[in-house]
Amino acid sequence: MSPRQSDARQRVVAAAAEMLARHGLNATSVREMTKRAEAPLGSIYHHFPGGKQQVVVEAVQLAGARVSRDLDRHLQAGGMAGVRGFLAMWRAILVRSDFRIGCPVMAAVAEEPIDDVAEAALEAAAGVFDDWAAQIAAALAAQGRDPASASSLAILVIASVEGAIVLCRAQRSIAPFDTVAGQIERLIVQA
Amino acid sequence: MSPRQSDARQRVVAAAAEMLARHGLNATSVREMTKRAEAPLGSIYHHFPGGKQQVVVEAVQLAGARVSRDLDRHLQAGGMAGVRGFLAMWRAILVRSDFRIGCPVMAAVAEEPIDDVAEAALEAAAGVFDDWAAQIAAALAAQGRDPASASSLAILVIASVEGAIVLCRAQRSIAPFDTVAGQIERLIVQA
DNA sequence: GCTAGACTATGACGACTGTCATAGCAAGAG
DNA sequence: CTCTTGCTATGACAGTCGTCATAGTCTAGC
Repeated sequence: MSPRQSDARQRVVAAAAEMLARHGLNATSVREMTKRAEAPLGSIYHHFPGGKQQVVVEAVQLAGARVSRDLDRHLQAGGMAGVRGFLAMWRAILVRSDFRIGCPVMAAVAEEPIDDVAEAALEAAAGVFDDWAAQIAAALAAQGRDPASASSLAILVIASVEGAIVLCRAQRSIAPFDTVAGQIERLIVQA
Repeated sequence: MSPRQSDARQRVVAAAAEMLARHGLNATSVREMTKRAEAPLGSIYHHFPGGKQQVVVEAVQLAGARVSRDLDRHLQAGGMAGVRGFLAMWRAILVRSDFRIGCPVMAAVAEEPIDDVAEAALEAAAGVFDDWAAQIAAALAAQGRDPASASSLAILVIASVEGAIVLCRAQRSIAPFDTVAGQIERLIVQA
């Protein structure tokens, strides 16, 4: 069909995800993300008829799917190993970015939907969080833990990791994350 | 000294804090917050020579101090009661705002400091988080818990509450918060 | 080679942003 | 009264925002 499938579209979505994680939703501008993706601004509304809203939603979903894949891989070694992998992944992101990169999914939520953009982003983020929680809960339940407890634990893991990311960015230190990770591990082992 | 001390200044800071919690840092504009505070835009740079940066920093500190006062009040009934009060306060904020209001301090952190505004806000936020953690840790330690464990627990409480706020805003439901709160209570009681 | 359709380059629009200069007010101090 | 001082009203500045229209360039398939 298409004469030439440019990969500019994917690069734009990836750049949007990175900008979300770094600067938040409102500071993620169409102009900036096309510049970073080395994509032409003029063709944005060709690739994304839905405008910024569509790009942001796809960026949140992309980021969510990337984490989901990682999560899936780690969870195959068991629930505990999976959670450990989840923690290690976020730890690496924080440290490597010198505490400048956060969670793109959280960024989409941190701002009340005053316009359609944030509204759609919020919905996408809710779906991503649900996916993560379901994956972790399933792995914990597969190890004999009762489903309700597994689900609660999964939500706690996600919440505390997201919160720890915030604390680390504020203090420019990995200390809060390690503290939280230690408590989480202890809680899961003993439960 | 001053002929008439207007309270417009305080109203602006309060409005800024509310906007931070609702819409995030970048969506908190000087014009909007003066309009909401029913204050004149023209005198903003009279009251706040530091511009938006100064307003935002004061807003973060105001929000932090308000929570600190509440925390202090609840913690006088003991560490456990204090944490419970902390949880109940955030729960009420979420429910009453129909999950539209988050944490202003988190909002200041969610966006990488690309300019001086976010830079200063980040520092202020770090201070607030430190204060909260120190208060909770002190109360837990006063109940005989060893200081290291009390400090770790305090950080976990703050991180998981901030994370739970994010989850609740995404899902427009109080369920994640209650789940997290339940786990936190259990962890503190048994520790 | 030609045409259809995917893509891009350019530039504009109205609205909004933070910031500030200038002028004018109202009220306490002398 | 004058004068100083705290505050306000108005309007402008340069910049960015999301969005889009228009015209042009490319290439796959015939």
